Amino acid sequence: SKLSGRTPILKDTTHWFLDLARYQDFLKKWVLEEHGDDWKNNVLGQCRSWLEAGDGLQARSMTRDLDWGIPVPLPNAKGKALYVWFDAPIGYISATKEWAKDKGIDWEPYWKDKDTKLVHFIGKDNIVFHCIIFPAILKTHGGYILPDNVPANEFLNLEGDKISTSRNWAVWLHEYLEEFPGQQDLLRYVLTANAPETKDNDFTWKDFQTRTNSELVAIYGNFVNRAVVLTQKFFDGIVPARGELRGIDEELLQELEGFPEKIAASIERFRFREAQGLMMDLARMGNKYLADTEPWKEVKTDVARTQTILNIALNVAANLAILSEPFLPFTAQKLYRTFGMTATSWSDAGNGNLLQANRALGEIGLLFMKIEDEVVEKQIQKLENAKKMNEAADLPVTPMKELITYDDFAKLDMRVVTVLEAEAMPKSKKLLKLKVDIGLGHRTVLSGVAEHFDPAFLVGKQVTMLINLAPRSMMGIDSEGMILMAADKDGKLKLLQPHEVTSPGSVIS
RNA sequence: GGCGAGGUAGCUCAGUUGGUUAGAGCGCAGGAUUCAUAACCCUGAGGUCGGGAGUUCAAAUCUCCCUCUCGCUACCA
Repeated sequence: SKLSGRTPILKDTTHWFLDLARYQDFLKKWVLEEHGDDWKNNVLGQCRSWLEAGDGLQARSMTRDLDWGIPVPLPNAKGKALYVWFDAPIGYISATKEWAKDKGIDWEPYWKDKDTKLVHFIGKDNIVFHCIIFPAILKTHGGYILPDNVPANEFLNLEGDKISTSRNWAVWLHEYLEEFPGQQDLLRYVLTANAPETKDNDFTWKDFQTRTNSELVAIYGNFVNRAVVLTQKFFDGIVPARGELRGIDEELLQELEGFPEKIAASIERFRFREAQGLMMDLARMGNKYLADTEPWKEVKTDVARTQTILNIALNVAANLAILSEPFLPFTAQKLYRTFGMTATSWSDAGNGNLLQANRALGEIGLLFMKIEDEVVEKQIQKLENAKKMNEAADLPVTPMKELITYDDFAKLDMRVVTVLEAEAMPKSKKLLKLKVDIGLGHRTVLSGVAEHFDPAFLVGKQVTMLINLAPRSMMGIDSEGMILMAADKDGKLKLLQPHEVTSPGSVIS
């Protein structure tokens, strides 16, 4: 054992097994045939390795000898707890019941109605439990629907290292919300953009900054801001009427029409990165439209044309609000307020006439604030601090020695001593020959610290020493005591010194 | 050890059943512009598609071997 250093002992025990072999045929058909086309590669691969390899599924123990966890609710099951992957998914059902009870609604359709789609969003390490074991349990019980899809993601790392809450290598949501008030959408955006949908990915604060500044601020925020600010400047914040359309207007409106379906299709396939990217493409098109039509120039010569341009730009922005709601819900709400849009739904999107003329726009602040370097550095520093704490905590713990009495301790005569001279021992890599003042006179000590300290560094230093250790001869010289040292986890030695200079011979007790 | 998923431009990723000079966003360089949080818009550079061998008229894509990363693991394949 890493903790106690003891050798494991073999014990007899009794356990309850889930006879997975009985479900082999059913699972094989259900997973590989019925979902062979719509489940992800990594998920199918993992299932195949269980279903098709060797003799197929084997009975698996569903209980453990533990004094914590969910007790096995059977007679003669004292000291037995349910295996976590037996009870955890059942917890999903319990949670649904609780949730439904609070809302005063019926929980059963959520788990039993054939039209309900059960989707497990999990990490790759949990694939087998959600695709093999839990479905086998549901099937055994009967009456429950099975997962419709299990779009397992790979892993998201943090600044190059595996995320770990116990090691505090994490971005804690409650801390994020305090340190980035009102900026929930930034984190949502970056996590979606970087989601490990096909392979492991890395969350870095630098990337968080780049995506915020050059995508959310520069593309999305900028476009919406331009459309609104231009309208405020030229038309007192009133949505202008649309006149005759030109080719460039019609092309934009026509492309807009296709967006809801494209984005929805990506979402349905659980390709959230792609879906979010499409949403951003609409913002890009908005920026390009303004650059191409140049309403700030047009207004000087053709006000009617300017009105048309801004009407369209505002309508694209209003559509963007709806289309971005799945990814940027807080931002979408802000835009709904600015545009005076109420009771919006996805099916409204694609319509180039969401905002009628003469409607007054509400105030719009900056949707996203730029993230400055200092902010990012502070977050990185925080993680580096966590890493240092971890390193300190990772000291291999030397097991405690057996108890001793005070009399045993009192036999040791430890003193603070002053190093008077120090020199390397000839022909020795490790030994230094020290002359020390122990208060009772001078002593010669051989100390195995030559690889850690320069002789000159030690001269004049006060250190701690066991002075009544029987003399021992090393390399022809008697060592009359032992200098005390602390060894860190790398075996590096540190001097033990009084916190301020004291008289040589001070007794340690 | 076994099995699974990955390895494509500096970074994050697309590449549908093998088919013209391998794509996108960000970053970088140059240009243009000034309505906008010096943001937007245009142009461009940059890749022997992890390495090797094979199949084919044709391979990022198919086959075999090797290698690196992550996950699962039941003395199983």
